[in-house]
Amino acid sequence: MRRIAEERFGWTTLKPGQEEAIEELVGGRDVLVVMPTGYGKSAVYQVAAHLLDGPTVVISPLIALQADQVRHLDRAGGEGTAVAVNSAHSDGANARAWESVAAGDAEFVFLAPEQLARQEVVDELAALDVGLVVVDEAHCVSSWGHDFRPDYLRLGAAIDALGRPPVVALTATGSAPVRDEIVERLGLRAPRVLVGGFDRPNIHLSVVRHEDADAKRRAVVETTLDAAKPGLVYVATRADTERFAEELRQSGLRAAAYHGGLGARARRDVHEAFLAGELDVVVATSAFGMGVDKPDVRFVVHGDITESLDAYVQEVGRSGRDGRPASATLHYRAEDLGLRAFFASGRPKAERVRAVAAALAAADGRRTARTLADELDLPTRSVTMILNLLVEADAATSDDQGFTLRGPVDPGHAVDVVDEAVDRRRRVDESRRAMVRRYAETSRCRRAFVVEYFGAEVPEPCGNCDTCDRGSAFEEAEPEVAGEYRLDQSVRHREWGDGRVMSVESDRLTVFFEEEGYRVLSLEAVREGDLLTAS
DNA sequence: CGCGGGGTACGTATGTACCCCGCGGTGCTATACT
Repeated sequence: MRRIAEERFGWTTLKPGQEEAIEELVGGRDVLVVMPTGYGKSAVYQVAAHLLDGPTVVISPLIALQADQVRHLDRAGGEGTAVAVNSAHSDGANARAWESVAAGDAEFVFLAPEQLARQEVVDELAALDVGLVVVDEAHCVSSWGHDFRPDYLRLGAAIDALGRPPVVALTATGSAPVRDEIVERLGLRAPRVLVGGFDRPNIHLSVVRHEDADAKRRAVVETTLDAAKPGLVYVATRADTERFAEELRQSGLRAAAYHGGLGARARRDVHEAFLAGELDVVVATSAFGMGVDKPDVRFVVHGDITESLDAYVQEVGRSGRDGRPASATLHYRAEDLGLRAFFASGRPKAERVRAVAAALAAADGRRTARTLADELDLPTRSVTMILNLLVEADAATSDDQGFTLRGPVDPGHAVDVVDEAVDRRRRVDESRRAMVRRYAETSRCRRAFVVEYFGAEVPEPCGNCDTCDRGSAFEEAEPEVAGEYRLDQSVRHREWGDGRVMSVESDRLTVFFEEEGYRVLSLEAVREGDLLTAS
């Protein structure tokens, strides 16, 4: 392992966690690696691939990123070590890529999850005797699977079709509920979970609260002008990226806007200019992120709050990768959570649910979302969402051929179970917003709050965040244990079922319940009502 | 859920208050056209 790391990649040492992960994979065990970008998650699969027979399949969400990874592997291992198969390449180029993998010339094949929905691709892979499956940015399984990029939900079945070689899931957002969903969706078998690297002491965390929207806008501009460059400004809407970028340009900064609505060419130009040091600031929506591996980002300013603390930590973590001081400032208004609520508020219309359930019941075999959408003349996106909710409610099953009902399902009943599934997911989404809201509003040490959220511990107060600067973090020393409850403990609530303790304060507990999401419980009420039992 | 734009009522100055409506994030792939 060490020889391959040094000879092929030039790494003389492996970091804590990397070595264990490689050993487990080579021993045939599934692994979930939860580490920030830049810590070296890729090294794990790159070294393990050379120790396992058969090619390595890397599932990665962004085609633009795949090209970078292929280039990197080719530099280390020689031209043709890695190939990518996707719609950006010609049929001929894709065919040659498959041939070179089959011939054993290429060790790595990069695919977007959508590729694994194609039967030809699964057939190609099944014939190859794949030695290792890598799911990069695995949190997308949880956050993008349900309707946005539904093929993420089918990765587990696709891995089954390959005969279940060892699987390594890589992610940088690892709160306990997200980890659990990754393990479940990918069907990981008793995986070794390796968490590390979330404590980023060089990033100074702060939150500025606002009541007035205009005052917040001005403050975002001022914070950005004052900060050491280069840096990132994250806002919630595309229009705001353009407005802020323009305003910053007029103040003399080299600033560019970035969002998903720009053309591929414009996006690449901004990305490359930022990496090359030709821009002081990129003002972006959440579209700008994966693949932004620039060591000297000095600040991240948020003009709007994110949908979750996971997303916030991910975006903030793009600063200070060189270990030198960096700053993260969140400009927070409680009202901004309304937009996040809107983004999470989709609910399929009852008549559509009825139509999909009826069509599925009448079908002679499996139906794909696309065929059903055509038959019923409904948007594919809406049909996909309904089908995934039926699966989530155990009323239907899906595989790479499509969807079938589990048994006779009355369309009226289908509406009810879909409604319940939506309610469940909404409670979880809502609780994720509540958690990032608590981060914004806490008077405790912010770094301790974040690190605890990821299931680790840090001696608090940290001395490098706004609450420490102000002193409020010192006022109440928060215990790691409250009575009989401790961090990360599994518990069971009378009404809300199984959950896990996410944070412990002197008078309250925050628990993540599988069915309800995050709940803050008064310790006194828990004791008096005997609400929680250890499980 | 909250914001901003456009229209209207009020009732007589050329503004102010209010209501209604539309809008808002993340990417892949196949296909048609230049």
